[in-house]
Amino acid sequence: MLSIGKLSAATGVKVPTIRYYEEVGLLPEAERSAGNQRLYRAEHQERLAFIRHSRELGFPLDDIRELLSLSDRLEISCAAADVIANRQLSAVKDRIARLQALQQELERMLTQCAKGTISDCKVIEVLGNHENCLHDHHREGCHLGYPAHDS
Amino acid sequence: MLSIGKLSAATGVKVPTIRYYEEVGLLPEAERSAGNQRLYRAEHQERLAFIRHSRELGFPLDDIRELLSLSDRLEISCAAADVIANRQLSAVKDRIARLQALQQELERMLTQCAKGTISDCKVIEVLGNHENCLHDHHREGCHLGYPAHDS
DNA sequence: GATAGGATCTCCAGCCACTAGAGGTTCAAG
DNA sequence: CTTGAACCTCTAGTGGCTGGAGATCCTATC
Repeated sequence: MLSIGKLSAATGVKVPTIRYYEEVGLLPEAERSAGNQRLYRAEHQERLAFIRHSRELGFPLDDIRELLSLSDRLEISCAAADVIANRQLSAVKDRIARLQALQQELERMLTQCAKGTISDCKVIEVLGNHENCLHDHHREGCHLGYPAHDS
Repeated sequence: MLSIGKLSAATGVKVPTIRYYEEVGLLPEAERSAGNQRLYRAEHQERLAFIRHSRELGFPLDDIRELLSLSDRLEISCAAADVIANRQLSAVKDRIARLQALQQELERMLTQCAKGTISDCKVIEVLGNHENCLHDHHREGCHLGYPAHDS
C-alpha cells in the first residue's frame, strides 16, 4: 500500500496531479487510511503509468479515458484503439507541418533583418504586414512561447 | 470610423477577442459612439493586424506587447526585437523536435499492432509500458489532440 | 415615426490540464 | 511527546480566448 507521495515518486506524476486525475475520474477513488489519507496498490500504479505515458505521447485526457476503458476489455478488437492512436498521429503530423511553416517564416524574418534600428527592422515590418509572408499560416493554436506545463 | 464588427471583418479577429485585447492592454481603449459603442480607425486596424500576425507566428501575448512597444520607437536598435524573435524560433524548433519524437513513437506503435484483440494490442501495451519506447519523451506539454482555438 | 432584428454592450462562466497557495490534520522518526 | 514532513480539502490562477445571458443601440423597412 503506497501513500500518494510514494506513488508520485514511483510514477513521476505530481501529487496534486494524481488527486486531479481522481477528481476527473481517470483514477478510481483511492482507499483511505484510518486518518483519511489515500492508499494505492500496484494496480493503481500501473494505471497511472499508463496515463502518464499516454500524456507524454500527447493524448488528451478524454482519449486516455477511452483507451483505459478499452484496455480493460481484453477480448474486444483493438480497432478502436488504433483509431484513437491514428487520430493522435494525424494531429501530431499536422502540428509539425504548421510549426515548420512558422519556423521558415521566423528564419526568413530574422535573416532579412539588417540589425539596424526599429524603423527599418524586417522583424517588425513583417509582423505588421502579412503580405511579406510565404504562407498563410492561419493560427497555430498552441502555446508555443512557453512550453506550458513542463516542469 | 469602424465599428467593432467591421474591424473584426477587416482583420479576421473575432469580436470578443478584440474586446479581450483591449481588456489586457494590447489595444488602447477605443473611442465610443454616443451610444457607448466602440469606434476604431486605421491605426487601430494596423495594430490589430500586427497582433494577429504575431499570434499566427505563435508569439505569446506578453511578447507581442513588447514587440508593439518596440515598434513605436523607430529610432532604437532592433536588437531587442531580434532577441524575442529568436527566442520564439528556438521554442518552435524545440517543439518540432519533440513532436517528431512523438510521431516516431506513435508510428512504431501502430505498425506493430497486429489488428487483433486488445489483449495482444501493441498500442495498449506500449502505452502501459514505457520500456518499449525509444525516447524518453518527458512531456510534450501542448494540447495536441484538439487544435485549440482554431475555428 | 414605429418596429423588427441584427449588432453591440457588460459581465460571468468555461475550456484544458494542471499548478499554487491557504489553513488544517495525520503520520513517522527521534 | 514533540517536531516537521507529508497529507487533507478547498479555492483561485494560468493562457488565450470562447460562449452565453440579458440589456441596449443602430439601421433599414414599412
